[in-house]
Amino acid sequence: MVTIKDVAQAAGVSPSTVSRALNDSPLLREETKARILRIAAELGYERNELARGLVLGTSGAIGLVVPDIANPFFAELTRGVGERAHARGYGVVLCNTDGDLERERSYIRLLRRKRVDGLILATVTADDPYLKLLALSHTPFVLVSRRSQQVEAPYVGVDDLLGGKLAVEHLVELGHRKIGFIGGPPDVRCSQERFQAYQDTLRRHRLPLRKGWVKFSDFTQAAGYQAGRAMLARKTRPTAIFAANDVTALGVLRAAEELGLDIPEDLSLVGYDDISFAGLPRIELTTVAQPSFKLGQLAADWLLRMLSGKPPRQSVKLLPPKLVVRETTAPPPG
Amino acid sequence: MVTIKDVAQAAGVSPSTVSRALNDSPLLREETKARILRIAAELGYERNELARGLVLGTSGAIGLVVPDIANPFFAELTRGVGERAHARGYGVVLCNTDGDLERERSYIRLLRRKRVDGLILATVTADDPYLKLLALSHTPFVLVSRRSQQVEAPYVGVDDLLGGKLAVEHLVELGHRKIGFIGGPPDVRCSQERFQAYQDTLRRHRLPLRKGWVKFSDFTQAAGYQAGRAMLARKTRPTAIFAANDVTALGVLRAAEELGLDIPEDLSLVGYDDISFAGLPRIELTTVAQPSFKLGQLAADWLLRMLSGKPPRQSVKLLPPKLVVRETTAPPPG
DNA sequence: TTGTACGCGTTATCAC
DNA sequence: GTGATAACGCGTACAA
Repeated sequence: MVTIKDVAQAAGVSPSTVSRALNDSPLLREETKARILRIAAELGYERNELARGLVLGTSGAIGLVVPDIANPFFAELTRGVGERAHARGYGVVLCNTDGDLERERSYIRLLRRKRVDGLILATVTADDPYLKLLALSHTPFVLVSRRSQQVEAPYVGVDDLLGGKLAVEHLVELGHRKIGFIGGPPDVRCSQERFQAYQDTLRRHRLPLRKGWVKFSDFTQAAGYQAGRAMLARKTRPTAIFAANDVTALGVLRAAEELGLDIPEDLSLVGYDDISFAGLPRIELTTVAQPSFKLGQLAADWLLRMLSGKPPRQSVKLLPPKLVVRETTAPPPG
Repeated sequence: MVTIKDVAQAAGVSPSTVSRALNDSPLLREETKARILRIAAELGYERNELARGLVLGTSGAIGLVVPDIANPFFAELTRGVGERAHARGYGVVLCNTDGDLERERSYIRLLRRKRVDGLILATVTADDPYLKLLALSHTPFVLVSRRSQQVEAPYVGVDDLLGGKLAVEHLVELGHRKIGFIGGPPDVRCSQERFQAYQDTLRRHRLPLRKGWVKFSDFTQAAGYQAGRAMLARKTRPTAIFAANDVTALGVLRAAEELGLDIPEDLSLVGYDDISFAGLPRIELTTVAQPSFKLGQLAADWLLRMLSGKPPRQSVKLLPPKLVVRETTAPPPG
C-alpha cells in the first residue's frame, strides 16, 4: 500500500506537507497542493483511516446493533442509519443478535474494542444491567425503538402506548369484546408498552382480560404462528387479535388459515410496524405504522450530533404512530 | 481509555509484558500472565484494535456491499455473513447502495480507506470496469449472488441458468404458451441469466418470444408493480409471468389484483428467491428457492479463508436452486 | 522470563 | 510555506 511517505518522496516534499495537502490546509501554496494531490492520485494513494484514527482518537465508524435484520422493520431502520452515517463519511458496523442477550454484549464489547465512535442500539431489554455499565463508559450511544427502564439515555422511538391504544380502540369500535394479544419478548419495553396499552384500553371499556388470550413470543413469524395456533385452538377464542408486530401478525395469519378461520370474517387481526409486506394484496393487514426509515435517520443524526460535541436538544424523541386500516379487521361474527 | 501502559504500571511490569499476556504468549510465566490479566480486567482495559491493526496490518473487519438491505434476500444473506464473520472475531461494515453504481464505488473506496481486510460484494454489474481496478489492487474480495462477465473472481451464487429453466419449464408443463418475463436491472448478470434461461426454454419449446412480454426493472416491489401493470394492460397479454425475484413478483401480484385478474386462474406467476413472505397464506407464491443465508455464510467463509492465506479450493461455487410450487401457478385459462 | 527500542501511517506542534 | 519531531497504542525483534 502506498503511504504518505511514498507520495512525499515522489513529490520531493516532506510527509507533513503531503498530509497538509490531503487535508486541504490553508497554509499550503495552491500550486504545491495541486501538484501533491495529482501525484497522490497517480500513485493510487488512499489514506489509511486506521492510522489517522489512532492520532485523532476516532475511528470514523459507528456500531449498529439490531435484533433481527431479516425483519423489514429493522432492515429499513438500518437503511436510515446507513444513509445518514455514510453521508457524513462514517462507516456502519452492523451486528445482528437474533435476540440473544449474550451476543448483544459480546458485540458491544467487540465494537468498543474496535473503537467505534458511538453506538446505536435497537436491542436493549427494559432491565438490562449491562446498559448501566455502558452509560458509565465514555462511548456515546443512542437507543432506538427499544428503551430502558432504568437508564436515562438518548432515545428515539415511537409512542407505543398511543400505538397500542390506536390498535385496540379500532377493534373495540368495530364491536369486538373478546380481544387477544400476542406480544414480543416480555422484557422488551416496546412490547410491554403495547401490552400495557392493550390492558388499559380493555379496562377502560370494561372488557374481559383473559389469561389465555395473552401470549408473548419473540417477534418472529414462526413464534407468531405458534402463539396464534395455541390461542385460536382454545375452546373459547378471541374474535380479534392485536399482534405487537407485523411479522408476528403474519404468523398468526397462517395459524388462522390452517385452522380454517376466515379473516376478517371469523377473526380480526391488527399488526404493528407497517412493513412493506403488510400492504400486499390478499394480505392487506391492518396495522400501526412506524416510520422505520426515519427512526434510523434520526438515531444516526442524533448520535452524529453527539459525536461532534454538540449538546443533545432533548433526551427522548417520540414519533407518532399511525393506524392504517386495511382489510384484516371487521366487526365480530354474529 | 486505559491502555497497556496503564496496566503495565499497575502491574509493575513493562508494556511488552502486558502485550504478551494479552496475546497469551507462551514466553510468559503462567503466574504473571494471570496476574496481569486480572489487573487488566479490574482496570476495565479493552484492547485498542485500531492500534493493533496498524501494527499487524489488519483491521479485523470486512466490508459487505449490498444493493438493498430491505430485500429479505439480502437481509438473510447479510445474516449469514455476520454469523460467520463474528464467529471469527471480524466486524462487518455494511453498505447499502440502493442500486446506485456511484454509491457502490464510493463505498468501496471508503471501505478500502478504512483498511477492511476484505470485501464481499453483492452488487456488481456484469460489465463493471471498476472491478478490474479492484482486482488489480491487493484487497481480497469475493462476489456473491451477482458476478462479473469480465473479471475472473471468486464467486458464490446459485445456478441461475438452471433456476430460470426450472421456473419456465414449470409454466410450460402447465400448458402455458404465452409467457412473460420481468427482470431486474439489465446489467446485472443474475438477471441476465434468468432471462437467458427464459429465452432458451421458450425457444426449445418453440414458443413465441414477444418484445412486449419482456421488461426489465430494478428488483423492487414498486418497479415490479409498474412493469406488471404495463405488461398486463396490453391487448394481448401473457397467461403467465416469470418475475426474476420475489419482491418484483409481489409487485406484479398487486398489479394483477388491481386489473381484476385472478391468480392463478387468469395469470400464473413465478418468482425467484423464496423469501419468507413468499410462503405466506393467501400469497403462496410459486418460486425458485435460493439458500440466501447459506450464500452469505459461504461467501464469508471463503473470504476469511483467503484472509488466512489459504488458497481457495475453487474460484466459483454454484449452489443448486430449487423449484417450490405453491399456488400462484395453474394451467392457462380456457 | 522480562525489558528496551523501534516501527506501523498519520497528524499536531514546533521550528525554520 | 515547509520540514523535523513527537505522539497515538500496540506488537515484536533483540538484548538482558
